Amino acid sequence: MLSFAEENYLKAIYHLSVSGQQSVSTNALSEEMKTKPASVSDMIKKLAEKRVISYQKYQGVKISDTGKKEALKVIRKHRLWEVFLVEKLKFKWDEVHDIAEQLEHIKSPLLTSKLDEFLGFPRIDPHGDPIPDENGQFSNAPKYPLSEVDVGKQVVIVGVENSDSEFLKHLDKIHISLGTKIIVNDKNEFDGLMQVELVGNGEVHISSKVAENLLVS
Amino acid sequence: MLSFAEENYLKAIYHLSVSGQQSVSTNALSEEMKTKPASVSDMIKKLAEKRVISYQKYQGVKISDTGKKEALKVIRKHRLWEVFLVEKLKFKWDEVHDIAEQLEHIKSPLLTSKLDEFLGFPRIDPHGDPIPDENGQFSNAPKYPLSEVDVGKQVVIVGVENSDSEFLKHLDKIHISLGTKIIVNDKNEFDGLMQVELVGNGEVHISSKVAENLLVS
DNA sequence: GTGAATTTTTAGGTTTATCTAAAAATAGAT
DNA sequence: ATCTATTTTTAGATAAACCTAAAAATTCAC
Repeated sequence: MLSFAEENYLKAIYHLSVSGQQSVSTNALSEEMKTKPASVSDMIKKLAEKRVISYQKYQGVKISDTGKKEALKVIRKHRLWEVFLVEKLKFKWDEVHDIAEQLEHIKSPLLTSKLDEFLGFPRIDPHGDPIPDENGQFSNAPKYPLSEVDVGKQVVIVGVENSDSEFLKHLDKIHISLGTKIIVNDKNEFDGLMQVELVGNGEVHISSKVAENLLVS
Repeated sequence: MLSFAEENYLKAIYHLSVSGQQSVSTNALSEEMKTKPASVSDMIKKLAEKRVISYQKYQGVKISDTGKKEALKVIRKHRLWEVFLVEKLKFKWDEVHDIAEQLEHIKSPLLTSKLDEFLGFPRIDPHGDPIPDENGQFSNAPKYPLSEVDVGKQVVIVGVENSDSEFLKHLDKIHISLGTKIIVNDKNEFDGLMQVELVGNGEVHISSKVAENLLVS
């Protein structure tokens, strides 16, 4: 049985493994977890003993198959609860992350599967991220940052790279949400500032900072 | 901000205060919490520092007004989540206690009030216990153990004194649930064994052990 | 390939929540 | 009212999850 702290570390290791090297450094992990590297060293020893990661001193950690399964269980719960909060309790998409961070640690496989059923077996969460099934399987349709789309192309918003409340509220303000269709009208060479058309809903300017965190397909 | 452990102690102190003396002994608390008296001594010092109880050495503890408010917040969440689990996720009433013990510690007042609204502002939980409102107010209609009802009287089941799964499953087996109307046909002087008629649904025998834990009005 | 910079680990300390064993205070019985 | 039994508290330990400071290993630059 993993503690809350252990689950959070494992989740971070999983995310860093997927989005970067398969080997995760102590420093990267300490930054992700907002703890000191020394604390990470302590924790990874415990996680290695529990066989959810493998680890050789000074060589970073690698998540194991059982570790991946455990991480995906937590991620599944996090995303199901986010769907619940938005679809059923009418939270806005920028309000749900912190609450789901708490709910994801509730331990009851039956609760998770009944929640899944209650929600109609959703496949993506309110930020466009895929929800793993009981076996940890999920569909991973390719997504690209809007910043990489060429001028003239039409794309659909399918996700966000980060779920910070400030970022999401900004998207609301410029009328961008999941499913929004946009056409890139112009992209500035110097600073990456984009002009995009919200199909049938006017034109907006999108900074490179925002464009890098907006995922399209 | 109270920790999970502190919330659990406070809840136990509240329950013991309501159902017994206003002053709660270290031993009673250690039994309720399934910890050693020495651990209780440690904890009540912390709770007294946080002003949620008052405490004089060797004299037991008394819950304060702020303590009562905090306890009722936790109890409110526990009971709302139980309603959610039974009404929305179709759990049986004997399955929800342990899950609600986890969910009751989720910290988000907005979540609690939105859940309350989603559930239609329920006033009692699946075991017949009243749900406090945001201000800690709740209706406390008087309830008596079935064991104290006289022969010939008709009453309605409105609650259970304990929520142990085994007890609740037994009630299911003998077709007793909240709202069931019963008439006491016979009560044995020696062992308290009762014969009761489930109005329009036959007759069952109820041991004193069960009758003491069944609340009626 | 050696020395400096960086990363990682170790050593030792803190807080929270528990424990056991022993000491102190209270309560009960005659 | 005193002596015994019970209750409660204190003292000292442990495990989890963090910290700081210092030591060790690795990496990078030239």
